[in-house]
Amino acid sequence: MTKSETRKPQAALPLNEILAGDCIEVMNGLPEASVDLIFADPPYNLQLRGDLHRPDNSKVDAVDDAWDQFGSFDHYDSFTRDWLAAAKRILKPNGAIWVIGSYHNVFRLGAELQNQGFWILNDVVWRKSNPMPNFRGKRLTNAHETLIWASKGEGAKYTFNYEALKALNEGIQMRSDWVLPICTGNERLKDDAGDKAHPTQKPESLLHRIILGTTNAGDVVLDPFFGTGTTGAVAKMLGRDFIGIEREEAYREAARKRIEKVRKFDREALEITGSKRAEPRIPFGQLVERGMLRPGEELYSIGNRFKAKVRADGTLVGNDVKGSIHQVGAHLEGAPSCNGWTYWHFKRDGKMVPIDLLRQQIRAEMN
Amino acid sequence: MTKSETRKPQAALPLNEILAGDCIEVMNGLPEASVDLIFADPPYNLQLRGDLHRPDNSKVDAVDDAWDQFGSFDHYDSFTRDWLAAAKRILKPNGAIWVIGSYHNVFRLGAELQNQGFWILNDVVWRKSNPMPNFRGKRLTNAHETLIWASKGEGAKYTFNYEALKALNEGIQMRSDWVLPICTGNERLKDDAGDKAHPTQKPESLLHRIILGTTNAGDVVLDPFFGTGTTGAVAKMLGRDFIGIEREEAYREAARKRIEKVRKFDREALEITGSKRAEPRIPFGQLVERGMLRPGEELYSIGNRFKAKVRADGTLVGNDVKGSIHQVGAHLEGAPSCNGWTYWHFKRDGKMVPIDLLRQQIRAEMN
DNA sequence: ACTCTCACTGAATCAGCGG
DNA sequence: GCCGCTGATTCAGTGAGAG
Repeated sequence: MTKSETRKPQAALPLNEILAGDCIEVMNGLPEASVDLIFADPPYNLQLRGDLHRPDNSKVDAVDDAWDQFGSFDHYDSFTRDWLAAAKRILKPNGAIWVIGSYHNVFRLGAELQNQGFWILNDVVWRKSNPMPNFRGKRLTNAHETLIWASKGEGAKYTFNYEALKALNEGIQMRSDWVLPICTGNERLKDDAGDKAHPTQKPESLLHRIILGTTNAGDVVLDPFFGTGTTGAVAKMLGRDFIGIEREEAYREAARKRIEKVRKFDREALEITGSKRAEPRIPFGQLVERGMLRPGEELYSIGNRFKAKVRADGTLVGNDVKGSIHQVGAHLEGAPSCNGWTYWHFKRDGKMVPIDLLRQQIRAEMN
Repeated sequence: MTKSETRKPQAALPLNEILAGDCIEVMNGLPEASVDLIFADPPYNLQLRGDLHRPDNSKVDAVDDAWDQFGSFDHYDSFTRDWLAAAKRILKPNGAIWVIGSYHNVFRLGAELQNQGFWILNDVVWRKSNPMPNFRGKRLTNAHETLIWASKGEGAKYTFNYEALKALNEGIQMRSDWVLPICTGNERLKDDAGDKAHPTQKPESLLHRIILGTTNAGDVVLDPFFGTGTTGAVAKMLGRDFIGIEREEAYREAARKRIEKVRKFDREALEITGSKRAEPRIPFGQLVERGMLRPGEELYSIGNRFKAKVRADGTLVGNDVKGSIHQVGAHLEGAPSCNGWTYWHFKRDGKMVPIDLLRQQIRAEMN
């Protein structure tokens, strides 16, 4: 993400509100390139049954049958095309989108994302730990839904908090299959009659993982099919701004009440494990300037197979090759590249210590 | 399946052979409505850009074969349209098709299946127990592939051996997510040079589940992208007839040799699917995502000597030390290691409760 | 025979900054 | 936008060979 993106004033953007109306029209009224993440749980609503098929299926002419299906898929495809185009317009260049669906609609969604130039980063399987069983025993238990994570285009710099998700998974990198329960119990919103307020309320755990992993604090998360506002509730908890769009007043009202009650986590709790890439760059020459390593001193490769001599300008010379710690290491190993910081070691009290330790000392002093 | 279908003589059908040539042309030469099941593992159209190296600098052996190169989505879609149409023609009215793909191509596959009037019965997720990691930490580990199971049309009477799959799953209804290892070890075919004979050989366990669950003994299973013949090998084991179609002579030859060695009802081979069940690993972060513990909440050590605060990414911070529940516990105790699950406690109704209790709740839900 | 270590591998759309 | 340099980055499993 570039600085100009985050700092651009967005007075016209209605933050932390639930907008009423059709999502395509509402999105078209928002400024372009203004949101960081879109999460969309569009309706399935294929309406293939009843209207389009005669009662006696076997007698329907095959061509007519195919035409009917084309017709109905066409309608859904055109709806998908329109809302995805509207979503793409309001997305920042380095923003991203998540969509969720089941086998009824997710193939249409994924194909249309690709057609519009979105670049798929992962498809993610939400593996439900407590799905509804298949009562008639005619198919496999439908125990998952599919999410697609895509950037605005190939080469875009999407946000991915790798280390935070790795931490969430106890130190092992997060996989594309997520085991999470469906939304039940106290989390499931009920209406005044005690019935579920929304038929497909998504669990907060799902949104927690998405928002934590693919946005930064302060980002704007938009949900064009807001429903009862899971996206807004989790965004608020995690210190992100949200924009919800929802047609039905009953859902908007339920979502408003729900989000009202949500408390933002405190600042320390929201601090996440960061990447080493974000740390300040320390040139190797600084270790020499500061006298942590003396010109002429010898460094030893990992495994002790090679050695090289430090020069006053912060380059190394080893085996008649001169260059940076990375270049000399790569050359000696015959490798395309080499991280000199972890490759080269110096001797202290007879032990081999990686030069990266000295860099860490400098970084610690800087804080 | 009707009796007339199974008993119709099919003299023209070349059973248990591997046919050479382009799969569309070959399928068009076969009699219509003549096969019971089609399993298709078409090219994925991966669109890889450059080389990829592991952290140890070794190069990843990527799928860069000519057969996986398509110029555009249009080109890929037209290829998909043609082979699916040819496949549909030779399928019996009550036959079914399985296709497999990754996010690169599976949305095109699924959409085109629907466009041609195939009726999707389930999408199935093959969750790999040992996928290749994401070496650069830029995305989620791509740990699954997607299969689609579809009948020839809505209302068709497909074959589904519900009880057999339930038995295979230790008495519990089979779900739409299958955890199976990728094809390695002795099962992976090697060429004379000792390299893998085919870049994308599928595991027999996957085909075992498909053929056992969705065909009857004596059925004809056709695979238009036969490769090194996993479909044929498993069909033979299970007493089904197969038809393979493959363009490359080297793959056909490897498949022929392989299938030659297979014996029908080889007990040992059938037991591949019976996998050992370990207790599922539950990362601490899941307790946070699921709202069982709130970011900012305090945990207390066993004996109440220390406390630490929960962060949104499932790490703890206590005494200025950040890290996993195990790391922070070990640091505070000055111990080399610590089981954070039994060490850390939260307060409920004034009592101290170990966080392990929450993990047990999650495990109970999963069974 | 058994254990331990090391090397290798798998359908992958896998970097970012400064000049 | 291009070029070149810096330096960040991996999980589960198999199998050969050493001890």
